[in-house]
Amino acid sequence: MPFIFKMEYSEKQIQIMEAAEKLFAEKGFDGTSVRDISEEAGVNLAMISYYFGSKEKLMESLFLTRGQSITLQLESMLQNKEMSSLQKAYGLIDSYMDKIMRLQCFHKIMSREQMANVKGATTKLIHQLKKKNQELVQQLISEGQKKGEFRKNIDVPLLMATLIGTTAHIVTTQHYYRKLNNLEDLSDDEFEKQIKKKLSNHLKSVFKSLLTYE
Amino acid sequence: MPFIFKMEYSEKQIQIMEAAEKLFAEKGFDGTSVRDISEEAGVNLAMISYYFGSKEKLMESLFLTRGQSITLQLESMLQNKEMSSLQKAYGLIDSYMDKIMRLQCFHKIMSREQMANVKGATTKLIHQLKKKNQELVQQLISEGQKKGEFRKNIDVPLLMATLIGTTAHIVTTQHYYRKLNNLEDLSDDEFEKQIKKKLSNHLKSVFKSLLTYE
Amino acid sequence: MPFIFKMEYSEKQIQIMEAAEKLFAEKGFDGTSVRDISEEAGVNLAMISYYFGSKEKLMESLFLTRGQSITLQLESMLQNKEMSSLQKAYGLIDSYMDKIMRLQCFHKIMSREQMANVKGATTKLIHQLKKKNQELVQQLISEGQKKGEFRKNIDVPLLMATLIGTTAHIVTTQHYYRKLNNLEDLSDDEFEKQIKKKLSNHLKSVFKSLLTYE
Amino acid sequence: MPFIFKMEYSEKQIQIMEAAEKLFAEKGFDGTSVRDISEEAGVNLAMISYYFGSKEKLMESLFLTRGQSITLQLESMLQNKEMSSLQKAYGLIDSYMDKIMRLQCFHKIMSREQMANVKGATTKLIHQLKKKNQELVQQLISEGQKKGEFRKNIDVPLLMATLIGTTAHIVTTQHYYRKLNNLEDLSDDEFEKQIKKKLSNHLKSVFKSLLTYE
DNA sequence: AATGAATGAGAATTCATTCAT
DNA sequence: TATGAATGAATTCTCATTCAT
Repeated sequence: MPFIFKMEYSEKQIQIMEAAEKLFAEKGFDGTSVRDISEEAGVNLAMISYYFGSKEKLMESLFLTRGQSITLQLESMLQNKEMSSLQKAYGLIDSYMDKIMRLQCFHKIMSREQMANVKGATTKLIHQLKKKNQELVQQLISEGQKKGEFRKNIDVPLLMATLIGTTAHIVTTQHYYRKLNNLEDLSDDEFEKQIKKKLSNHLKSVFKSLLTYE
Repeated sequence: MPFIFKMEYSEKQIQIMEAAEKLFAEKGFDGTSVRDISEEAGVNLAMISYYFGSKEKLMESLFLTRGQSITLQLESMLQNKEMSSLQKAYGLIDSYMDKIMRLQCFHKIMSREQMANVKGATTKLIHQLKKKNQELVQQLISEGQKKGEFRKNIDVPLLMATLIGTTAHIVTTQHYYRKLNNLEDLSDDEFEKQIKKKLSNHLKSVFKSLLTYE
Repeated sequence: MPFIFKMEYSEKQIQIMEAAEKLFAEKGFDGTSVRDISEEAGVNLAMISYYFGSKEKLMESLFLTRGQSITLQLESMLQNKEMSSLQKAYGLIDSYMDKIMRLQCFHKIMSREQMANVKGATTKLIHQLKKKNQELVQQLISEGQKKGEFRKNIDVPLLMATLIGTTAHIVTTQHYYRKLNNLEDLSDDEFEKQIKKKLSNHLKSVFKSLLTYE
Repeated sequence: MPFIFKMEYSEKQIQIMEAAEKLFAEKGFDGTSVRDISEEAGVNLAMISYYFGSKEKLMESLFLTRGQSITLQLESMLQNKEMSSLQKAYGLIDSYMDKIMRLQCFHKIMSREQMANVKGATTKLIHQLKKKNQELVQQLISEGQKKGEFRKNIDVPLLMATLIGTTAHIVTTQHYYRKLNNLEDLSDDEFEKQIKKKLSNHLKSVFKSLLTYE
């Protein structure tokens, strides 16, 4: 039986996970049937249970795979002695936005999952992820404060809520954003490029005013 | 025929809508069965189809009812000659937060719906709502600019994304927020009071830096 | 929801249970699909889950209903002062055979279930039933011994195994019995009448030799 | 093509048949999946179809193999001039019990199969087996009658039903038997030894009274 | 000879809705 | 108006078997 704990995925399995990711993002977990997934992935219906055991376990596999790549990897940056703390904060913004933009679908799925307040298979993973990220950002902020670059009274959770919430809102509602701002003719790539730049500048400006003395 | 166009709802209907609101928020539209709703509402299973026609029409009714109360009502404030534009912006923040906090469930539902990029029954309503709100805020900003209070280069959509996204993120992930920041012992009301105050100050500070010259 | 604990069954429910009883007896629990049952009962497929919750719960309901009527009701006979102990033993034989013949299908189901040595939903009920019956028979035997009618060294479990096993063997393999003894032309009723008489005499003869001094 | 007609079985095939025998006995044919068998046997899933063609053909192979060894081999005993007919009847009892005890699993399978009154692959084999056995026993009884040892009015089928039914009942319900008679602490072997002795004496006593004049 | 991968058919169950009253 | 009963369609998952190697 090919049920997987930690292993390389076969091409078929990756096809399935990518199809699932897309559909879960669009229609939600419950709104997506395994038949939908099998059709989107171009594989036999039974393969999904065969490979992943169940629809829920497929979701878990997805979370385990994507969850790893979405964690913030600030360690190296944090140890960089050349960068100012503000530069590092800017790095955080760009790094975070990069990840979200690249993993838009998975991000949508996670956003949905976060709303459920009954504990599901993903709850624990999301918690770990959030905790890890908050600690890293806290470290960054503390360093800036120690160096005298940053203000003393900084609410890290709210700071992160602003970073994550604003980005998430743009990403998850981009369809409306484009329609409302007459950007429907832009290609997806072009739009992404533009919005990334604007949003990056916007958030940097916000961060600067929240973190520094001037 | 009891299908409703625009009409007062009976007590039973309100019970159903409230039950649906709660469950849709928690588990999503597809994750909630009409049986779940009938049980939560304490009404007969067949009543839901009987009163609302279908599960989808129930969702629409919910949107029509709650959607109205969630639109920003800034008109009177905009015409107030006594308030500075910044004060009005602050009013906007508090007003928006008030609505979200009071209608948390419905807000979650809307957040979920916004992610779906296939057009559903709610798409149009959400679009109208967003459009209306953006226009009102644009008006507020333009007035501030005309009066010289506000900067010239203000990106209204991004400003709103910050307001909405940050608030939404706090509201939809409050469970994790509390766990991560050791606030699990607080009562829901107490937590809401605290977070509202903190978030209000936070957003006002952000808005001030984004909007004004100093 | 019409899930039942102890309640009168509707006509539909009885239809379903009777169809299930017949098919479980013929083809076994796993060899019978709910579709088979729905077709045999002439009801909609979904009705079975609707009424009984699941195929397994249907089996349980069947056991609870039939299990009651298959318990030996010897109480009144045991208290009869007019009958000799041997007469009572004969009464036991006829009473047991009556029940088995009348509930042949259920008896087959129980025979199958008894073979499974993993504990299922029916295990407990079967145990209780067997215990109760063994106690009653023990009582009957002890009484005969006290009165000096019966031998001292009587192995009650083996005695019952002979009664039950022999009857069960005839009932469950009657198809082969008839074929092997050229009784295929007899009507079911006629065959049952004949075999009941023969078996009754046979068992009475066996019991007499095992129980009494002569 | 590795499908077998009459042939020695390889080690793998024997593993499979033994696993199947155990599981069919416990859970029935339909309650056992080929995956269950492959796991129990420790062989590849596909090997079962590969070696036996299908699950059903595996069952047939099992019957052909085990069926041979379960037939009563009374021929030599019948020709023995030294033994009394009663001794031969006693020999029959011990011989039958030996076989059943040694092939408990297969016996359970056969018991289940006998209940099905739709003709399956095993029906014919079972019929032949039963016919052969009945003839042999009839011969034994007739001989005893001719010699004046046995009564005239002996119902051979009922006699066999008593032998087979009683033994089968003990074997197939031994789990309950032990629980009901506080023999759960005995090892399987010890229990088997005890029950065999007791049952043998019991049946011999019954046979004696049924067959002889005193 | 042996097997991992794959699959169509069918399993049980749940679903939203409708019917009969 | 209100509801218990009923149902067709769709759900997820498992099954025995076969294919490609």
